[in-house]
Amino acid sequence: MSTGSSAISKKPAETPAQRRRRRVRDDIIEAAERVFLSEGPSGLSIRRLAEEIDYSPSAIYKYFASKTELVDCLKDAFFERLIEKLDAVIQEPGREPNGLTRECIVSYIQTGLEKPHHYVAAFSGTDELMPEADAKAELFDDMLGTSRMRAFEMLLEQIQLGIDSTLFRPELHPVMAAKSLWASMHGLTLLMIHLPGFCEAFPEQEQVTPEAFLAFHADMLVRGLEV
Amino acid sequence: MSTGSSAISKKPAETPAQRRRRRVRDDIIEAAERVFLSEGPSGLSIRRLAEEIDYSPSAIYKYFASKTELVDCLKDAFFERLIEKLDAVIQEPGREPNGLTRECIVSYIQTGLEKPHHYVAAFSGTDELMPEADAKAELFDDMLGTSRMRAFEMLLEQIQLGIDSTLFRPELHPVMAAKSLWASMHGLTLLMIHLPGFCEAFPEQEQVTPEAFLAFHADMLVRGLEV
DNA sequence: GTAAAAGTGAGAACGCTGTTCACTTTTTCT
DNA sequence: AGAAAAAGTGAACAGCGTTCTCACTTTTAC
Repeated sequence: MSTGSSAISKKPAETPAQRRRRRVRDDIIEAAERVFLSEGPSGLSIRRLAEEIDYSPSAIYKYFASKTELVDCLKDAFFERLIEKLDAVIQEPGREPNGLTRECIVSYIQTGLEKPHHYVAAFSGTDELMPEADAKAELFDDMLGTSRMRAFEMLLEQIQLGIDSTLFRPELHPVMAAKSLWASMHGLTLLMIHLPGFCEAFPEQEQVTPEAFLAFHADMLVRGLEV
Repeated sequence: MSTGSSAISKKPAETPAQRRRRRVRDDIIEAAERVFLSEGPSGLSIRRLAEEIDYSPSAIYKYFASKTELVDCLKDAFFERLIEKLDAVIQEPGREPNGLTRECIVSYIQTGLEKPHHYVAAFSGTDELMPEADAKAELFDDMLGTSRMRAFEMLLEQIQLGIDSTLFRPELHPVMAAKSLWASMHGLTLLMIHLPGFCEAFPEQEQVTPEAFLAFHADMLVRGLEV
């Protein structure tokens, strides 16, 4: 009776047909990941992807309603990866909130830099930006319940911990602080992606390594929380 | 002999033909600006633009080598606007460096939000990101001499002023601090553009205005410089 | 077991994109 | 006026996301 063939069981039952379908779907995503990584965002076209998996372009539309839906899967995979990375940092025992926050910042940016195309795609919206009053598409609200927000919630928890331990300013609004921090990490990630040499290049002769710059940035941001 | 018709004079001499050509070129840019503003980035196509100015699509290529070159003109115009705005803030007399830095941050972000499409386009690169070792396309280096960097230099000057007046930490590396600040402004600008409701929405019932959030962000960043 | 239904894939086509090329018309220069 | 250069056009190419129709296979139902 454990995994019986009762007609009532819904979840674990997966017919071979469904299994096969899911396998093909995953293959497409995997191939998309491969093309996206090697050819970049503009290299990932339906036709190029079809050729990669030896299918016709139209066949892909049996598995994905649109290219957008496909790319969304790549975005989700990236967010999962990001959450795992941050989780690993937070799970390290014996760190105090300010140092932990610093490490979260560094880890976030590094994860973004590891897959720059994914990161850019993940935060590039729908082209139609900010419809003033009509249609009130509050994209952030829609995102609030999503698993994509888990990374933000983790950051928020760190800040709350810092406030509780009197390392961060008590009057600090935790949510605002988390958003502000997020924005600051986000900005450096994108600038380092779009402007190669951003942190290395200096008017003077000196050279700064990305690691050093990340540490500096994280330090400046955490200082803004402290006292 | 002042503005004579000597064959040697190069700069001030502009033949009617050249004048006309420049006028048409400017008309195209102006039309592009119009379409870009009303239809968005994806709405600005060569054919759409050609129809806007009653020319054939191919005619545009007599004035611009590529669409990229055309869009670069829009970017330049935005950077000019940004520099003017920042200049206006800095020229206000009787402000101290920390308050001035705060206002620069707010003004930068507001200017970006006024023309979100322009801002996004201005910082979205060439799709080919970070070629590891080959071709060493140090885009930031290339940008260093450009007028686009004027805004960055202005920010740098403010920070140097802050350090000199002992408001900011003396051991602070001015260039790194300016870059870090730039990244933080950049990030919030983009998040507010891509995620409508980013600063307004909160898990709790409270509502935060964009102005309040900008002030908070600027304050946090400047605190990171101070002491 | 067989018939109907559902699902899978291919290929052609639509409308769009940036861009180029051959060609004509207009303007400019000598 | 005649030659040279520039301006402008329309057709075409290669690519894009997407949709449609059609053949074929698998699943489902009686």
